[in-house]
Amino acid sequence: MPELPEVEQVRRSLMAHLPGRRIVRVHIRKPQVITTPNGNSPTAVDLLQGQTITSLHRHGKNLAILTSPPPQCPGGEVSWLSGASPCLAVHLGMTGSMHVHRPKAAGNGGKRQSTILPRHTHIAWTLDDGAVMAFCDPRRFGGIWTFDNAAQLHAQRLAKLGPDALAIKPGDLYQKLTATRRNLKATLLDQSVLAGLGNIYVDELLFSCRLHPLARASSVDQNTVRALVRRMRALLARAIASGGSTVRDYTDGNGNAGEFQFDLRVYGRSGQPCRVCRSILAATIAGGRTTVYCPSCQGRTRIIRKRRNSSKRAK
DNA sequence: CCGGACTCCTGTGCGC
DNA sequence: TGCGCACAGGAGTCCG
Repeated sequence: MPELPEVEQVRRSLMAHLPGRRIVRVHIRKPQVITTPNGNSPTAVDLLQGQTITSLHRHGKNLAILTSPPPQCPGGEVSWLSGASPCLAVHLGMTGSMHVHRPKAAGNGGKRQSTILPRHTHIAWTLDDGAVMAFCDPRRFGGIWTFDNAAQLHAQRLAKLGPDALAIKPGDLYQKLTATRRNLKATLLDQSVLAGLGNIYVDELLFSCRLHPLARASSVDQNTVRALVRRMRALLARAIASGGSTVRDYTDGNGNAGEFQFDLRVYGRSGQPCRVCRSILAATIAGGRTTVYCPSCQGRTRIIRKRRNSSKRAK
């Protein structure tokens, strides 16, 4: 399922096709996947019809598709947030994909080739070079959100997320972790704490840090959080360099699978031996998700106990 | 404040 | 070969 490394890989692969391309036609097959700020009907000028795509940004698992250049400020840094034209936020959910299809050059007798789009393609954008960008999402946990401009996209969607997992500072994360009574797994999955991690990379990160997923988030000290942030960046960077994890059906904007699934230490390996200590990896439910960990390597932290009788000591 | 149950949805893999 | 079912889970909502 697409998490930060997969979405980043999608972004990078789409960057090779989209900037500078004008959208000449929009096919909306399933309007239900589209959410507009106030109201029904697809809008945001009907999903960028006629607009020229300028850039793609990522925050956490969100991909922003921006059109037309932001106004030039002489000599200054121009924030993408100052863009004044319609834009989209894309979330791939579990099974979503954004692919660019290029129709093969007409080979059989000059017959016009139409691009065959895969099942569950909900939106398709035809570009001015003939390529087709397709949003496909069988399980429909993903979606597309439309906005009038980049500032609105930021205010209504991105600002509700925590810092991106690649950008968060240890001090910020320490503040957030120590301010909650939840366990580590649930807290790190919370996109308003930290944007970008999902079930796979939280399990991998906690294993890497030898932290128990059910340990209280507030039990970490500053050194632990510094190490956690360092390992998180390294983990995500390695995953991006491998093109992400294709656990089931994730592929990037070109339809290429990732390789990082071969490097996963715990995710999906419940019942198999730990690659470090050979203990059998355990599975539990944490943060509402299947959670795999090594009871031996990750057993050293204080764990939140379910309190069965709160009047333990009162007697 | 927190966890758990439930919702959305469909492909996959299992048992029979 | 095929049917039915449990299961996977990101994010939101509701309830206790």
